[in-house]
Amino acid sequence: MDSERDAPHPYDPAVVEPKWQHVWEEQKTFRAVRRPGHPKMYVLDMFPYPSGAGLHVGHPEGYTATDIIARYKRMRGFDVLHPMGWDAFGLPAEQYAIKTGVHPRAITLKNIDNFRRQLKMLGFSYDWDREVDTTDAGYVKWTQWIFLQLFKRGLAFQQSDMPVNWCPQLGTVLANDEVTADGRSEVGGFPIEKLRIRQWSLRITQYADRLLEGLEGLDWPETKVKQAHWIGRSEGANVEFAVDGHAGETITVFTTRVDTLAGATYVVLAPEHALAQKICKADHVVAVKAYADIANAKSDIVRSDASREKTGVPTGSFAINPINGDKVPVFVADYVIGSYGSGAVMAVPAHDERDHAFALKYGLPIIRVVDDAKADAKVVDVEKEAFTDDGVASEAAVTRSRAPITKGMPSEQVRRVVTDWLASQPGVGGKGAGSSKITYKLRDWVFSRQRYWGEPIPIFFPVECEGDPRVPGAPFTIRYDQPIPVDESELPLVLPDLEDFKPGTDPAGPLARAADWRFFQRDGKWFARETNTMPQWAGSCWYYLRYLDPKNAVSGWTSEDYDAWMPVDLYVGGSEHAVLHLLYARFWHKVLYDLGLVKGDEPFTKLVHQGLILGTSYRYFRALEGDKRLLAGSAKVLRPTDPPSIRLAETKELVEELWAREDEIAIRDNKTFHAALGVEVMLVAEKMSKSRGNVVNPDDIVKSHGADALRLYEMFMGPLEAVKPWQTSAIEGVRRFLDRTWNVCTNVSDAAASDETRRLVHKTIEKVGEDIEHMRFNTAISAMMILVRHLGALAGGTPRESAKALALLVSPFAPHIGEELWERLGSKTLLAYEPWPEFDAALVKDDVVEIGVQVNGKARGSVQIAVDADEETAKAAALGDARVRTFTDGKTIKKVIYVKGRILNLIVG
RNA sequence: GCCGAAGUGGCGGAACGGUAGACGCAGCGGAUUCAAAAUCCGCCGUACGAAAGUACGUGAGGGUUCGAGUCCCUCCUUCGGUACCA
Repeated sequence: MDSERDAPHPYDPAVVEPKWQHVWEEQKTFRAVRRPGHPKMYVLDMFPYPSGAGLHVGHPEGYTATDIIARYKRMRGFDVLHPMGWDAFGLPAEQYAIKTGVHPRAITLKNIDNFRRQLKMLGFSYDWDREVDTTDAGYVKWTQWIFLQLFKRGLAFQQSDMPVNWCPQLGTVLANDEVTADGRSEVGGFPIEKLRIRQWSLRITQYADRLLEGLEGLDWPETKVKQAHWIGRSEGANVEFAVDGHAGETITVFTTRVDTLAGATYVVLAPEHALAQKICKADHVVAVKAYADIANAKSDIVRSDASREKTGVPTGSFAINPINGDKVPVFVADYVIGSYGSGAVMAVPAHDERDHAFALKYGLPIIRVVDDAKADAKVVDVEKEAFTDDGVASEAAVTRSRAPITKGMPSEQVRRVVTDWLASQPGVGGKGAGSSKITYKLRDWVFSRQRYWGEPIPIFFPVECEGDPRVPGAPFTIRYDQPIPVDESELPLVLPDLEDFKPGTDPAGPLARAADWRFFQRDGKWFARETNTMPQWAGSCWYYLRYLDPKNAVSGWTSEDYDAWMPVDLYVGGSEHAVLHLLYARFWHKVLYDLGLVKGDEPFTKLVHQGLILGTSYRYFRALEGDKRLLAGSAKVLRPTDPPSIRLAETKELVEELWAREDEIAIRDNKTFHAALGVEVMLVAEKMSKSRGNVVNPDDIVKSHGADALRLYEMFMGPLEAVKPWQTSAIEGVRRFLDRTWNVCTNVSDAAASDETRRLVHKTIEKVGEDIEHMRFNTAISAMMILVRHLGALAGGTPRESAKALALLVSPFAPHIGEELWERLGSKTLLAYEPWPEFDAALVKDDVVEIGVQVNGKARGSVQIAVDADEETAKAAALGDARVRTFTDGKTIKKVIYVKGRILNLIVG
């Protein structure tokens, strides 16, 4: 063996990285301690669900970003709280348990061990003493305790006959938020149907306004818009339509366009509306019933397809439009949703697209009551299409209305006038014929799951029975109408062990089978525990509070700790949680605030979503007909209804998609080819998936390139928030940077740095610091690359001071190599709390700069010039440039624009 | 349809309204080597040109400006979210 040839690489992350991880762990380097007089920083990651698959490359993206901030802020003298934990209740563990018979707890603990190992391998500076696990009894205790506070305030309540999203495959109810737009479960993608069962709900609607208003002060991205949209506040009016011939019955409709009331020519009820059957004329009952049955069988999803043709049936009854006394027909149609507003609408075909489509189909009158206020607008023919904008009251609006509307009155004003007038009218029951009303799209949060692996709901009920209800077959009745909270001293209420975790057919859930756990006797009476469990979101609603004092058995957190660390200063996680977790957590926090248990009413001051990391694969095709030859990859393919029948857009050829991996391709003449097959391929970036073979495993990358290289690469790929494709070849670049950094810092000299070197070091200090503050990690890394190139080119080694500065700068990004170099540069103490280097403002500012010279706005050269040179000097210097002169010679300079240190623009003519 | 984000070399991406393409990947050329790997140096938007250079160039079209990738208007495309919500 030739020892020189096989000489070990001087920088070996496999040695350096475990060494420092061990030191940090031994010394508890990152234990969060609050010192008086120091600023604080609470840097929070969205904690992961510990899946069996382990970390994917998306996790380290956000975690590295927060780690850079945490490490940087420590060096800046901040007390930093940077914790990690596990959101460990959830369906995957339970489903794995059902398949294998292994207890979900065992699976969960194993997965947590693997996640912890992987996170430690990446060198994140978490305070591991604060690790939390939402499934731990010491944690569940406080989740249940918060539930009891909600229950005592009337914010947790039961609904006995609630239409819920029932997923037969999962055997559970899902919240609206857990159902995808196309009517499938978010977990598993199974179809959902409507079922009416008893459910626990949380009254989040009571907080709708505050959840909306609270968004204003938050430093959050577009997520705020999404939450606002989800809450869906809309201002309008309820209007009472008396039913002709049914004394005392009124149909309440909700509208945001009460200004169009005079144009209402019919009324529509949702099929499930209570009055639909009641007011129906005898000869219409059968048809209405049949229509409602069909509509109920359709899922919300099918019903909510707006492009579907409008259908409906008449009830034969008429309602009276309060503004003019007109009798208008009442229909039942499934384009009206029972659960929004009042489940009934007034139909104004002239000014609403859905009503227009329906009116055309059933030949109902269309009456224009709003004219376009814009004089130059082309006039919309309301017989042909609806005019949906605000405008001014039309002639018909005046003549068809008893309310004091005048022609030309703006819609906004008409709404106020009509609402006031309706309120003054005697309505049914003397309450007025209408009033202003605010509705929300936000619904109460269905909070129970018919599942095993979740927090038991700490409630029990009296049981009516003869003898022992635990005896199989014994009759009993549970009085669900008399819920009793478990005494706080009895918390946590832990899950019983089960042999079989399957949901089964009993909507009470698998816990109903644990009879010894479910039923208990007190003072000779039998009681039954609630057998539903909480949804997965429960644990993540307050985990940021538990980190404050994770082992406290007496309270969930303390106000001292709250004052010390809260609110969360920076929260980083995926945008998929924009409306679910982030809305629920804000809701709980506001409840806790009202209870005086926390001080601020918003938990997360600044929020950042890291962008998705896509996998890279290369597409080509094989013809499925004829010679089955290989075809070049193309973006233009037709994907008709039938998935396998992909055709090329140009030739209409039937093809099969094939995928090459990054390591199988070669590049010639700026085109990508499959190296072995020679066929041209096209780069496609999409979500990593096993079927594409483009999944990247962090363990492999750490093995091949090191944790520091992985961290650095993920930060160098592009802006944190951007969606970015993974390219393994590009890691080589940051790995080379680390090698060079190593070489530069292990080849030092004690000679003083040159002026040029010192200037560059200080500029880099300034740039990297600013970029970290703004979370522009990619450009910070590029600045350090420039510095390393410069230092590497110096004859006689790197000045020691420059090398030390570099080690400090690189350390938040690549902490292992940072510590190692810091030690090798002669330090006896850890780098982690070393002060961030200060830059010298005088060195950062250049005396002489190169500025661009333009002639008539076009770049024609550049000149070296003192940074504060006056215009005359700059002009003279520019005219000293031969190339510039070729554009100015023989012409007069009519104007000079000079921006010091930036640009000189000569306008000639 | 509506809301949000974004369109810049072969690729990832840089650019306080001021010399577009920093930094990196890939590619090409060179040094080193017996050779290779690694490393180091150089080149690297398009067209014309031997070169100097000139023209063009940030999705399309218009506008504001001494000057526009950046600001304004219209449109196209992609991605994310969302929808009979009255």
